Amino acid sequence: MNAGVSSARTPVLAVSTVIFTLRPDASGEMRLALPLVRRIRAPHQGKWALPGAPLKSNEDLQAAAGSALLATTGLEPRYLEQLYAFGQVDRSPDRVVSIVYWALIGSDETAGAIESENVQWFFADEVPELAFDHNLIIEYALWRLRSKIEYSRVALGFLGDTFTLAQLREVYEVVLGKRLDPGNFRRMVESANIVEPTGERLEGTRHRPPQLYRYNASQDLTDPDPLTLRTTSTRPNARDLGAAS
Amino acid sequence: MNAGVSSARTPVLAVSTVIFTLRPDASGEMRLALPLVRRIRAPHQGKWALPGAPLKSNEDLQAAAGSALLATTGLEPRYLEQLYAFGQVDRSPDRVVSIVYWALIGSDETAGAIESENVQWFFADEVPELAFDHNLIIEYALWRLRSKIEYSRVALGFLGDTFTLAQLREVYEVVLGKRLDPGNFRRMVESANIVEPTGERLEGTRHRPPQLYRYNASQDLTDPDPLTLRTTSTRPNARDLGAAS
DNA sequence: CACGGTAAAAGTCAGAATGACTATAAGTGA
DNA sequence: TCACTTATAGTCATTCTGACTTTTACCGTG
Repeated sequence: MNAGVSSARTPVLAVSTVIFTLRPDASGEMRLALPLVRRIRAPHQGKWALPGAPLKSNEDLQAAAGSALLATTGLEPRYLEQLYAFGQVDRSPDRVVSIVYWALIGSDETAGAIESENVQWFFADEVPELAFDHNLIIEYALWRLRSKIEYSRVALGFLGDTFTLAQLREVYEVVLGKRLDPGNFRRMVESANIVEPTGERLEGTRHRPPQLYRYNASQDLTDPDPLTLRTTSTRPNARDLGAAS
Repeated sequence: MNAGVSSARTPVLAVSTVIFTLRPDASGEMRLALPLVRRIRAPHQGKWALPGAPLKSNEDLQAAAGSALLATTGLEPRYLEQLYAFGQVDRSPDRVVSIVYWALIGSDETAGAIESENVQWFFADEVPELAFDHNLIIEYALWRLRSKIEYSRVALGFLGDTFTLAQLREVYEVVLGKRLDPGNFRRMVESANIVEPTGERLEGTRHRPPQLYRYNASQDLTDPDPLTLRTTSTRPNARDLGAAS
């Protein structure tokens, strides 16, 4: 059961990516959106699906997800995190195990994105019926995003290098689907120490100019991918794995 | 790049499981422990490794993890959760992507476990140098266990059907590595409503007999595997996926 | 150049949750 | 009956949270 078996009988590996951004709808409201690509071959030919590709044997999982995403959508997020490995036997006519990543990207970073008849943005609550189990995957990615935004700094993935607290708050509001008190939000953000003021202010507003903030890289409390465990301060004992010591 | 390619060039899929239990050390202290199996073939022949097996094409991932675990260790946990998919190109001489599950099991449920020269229990903080990247995997599983025990009811995975609050507290103490105040712990557990008294008391203690508790199945607030999303009440909109509606 | 509108930023306050601690109850073995 | 042990209940000060008010600083308009 090891060598020379036809690859048809052995499970095939693919990688896909769910990548969210914030974009305004017709009425100007910001909403969660993600790109989908149309399948150009069977199975599920013509249906929309997540961007992805089969895994090549010389590529790391995350690199494969990133380059498949770039090739099909033109998007290049700074941050890509593993979501889940989907491997139900019946999720595809052939046996395909999909390792799915998820990412966030700022609205302005979607400028160079490919958009065509076969690559389009959909609002997260208006996703059509997709190929395979991709609707389920998106549901799960949304759940992860919503639960993770509360205890980590993923929200910054939607923003550029500098931003105002109002912009950061809007991200939370859109993701969580509820309004937040500006004062309490400020207090929370400041005590969590996840951002720091740049000293600059945003000009050209019709009112008092807000302070600009940037990501505070000094300590990162996000739960890490296991592959980055070795560099994270959250884990006290890096022990034998890799590095010196 | 699709049909008839030798399976040697295409990534191979395997499943492994990290399964923790609590067992007393020489001095009687409870400590986290997990079973490892000795590799009987190259690569890394003779080294200890996580129990696992190659994925068969007609098996779901979780079922594969469960049956590999049962076959090599004799253990059958009630609960098995996906941990992470490890797929670095250089983690093995051949290209192997491992989908790793993790589980907990009660001390008394480890009775029927296989133990031999090639299958043994190790304390979590005394794991030797393992094959492949399995040390890293265990580190990560430990991190997950510790962070998850605080906001979910995974602790119950270490216990039997009924238990006292002192036993439940001990699980927390061992996993978190610190002592907890009995009164405050009781208050926390009771307000969280995760367990309910059976009405029975544990007899034969040398002191006041403690109330026995059981798991309160009425509401489950654990974050779900995506595959169980459809049945979970945490997600409001089950939408199209599966089921009636 | 005062004025009204707007959002930033700071401050207030009551109730909930948390950690440290004390007191009492109910068993056992001696 | 007593000494001992742990279950269980209760207290109290501190911190955290959500709802709300006040003040500040800019804009555009008349």
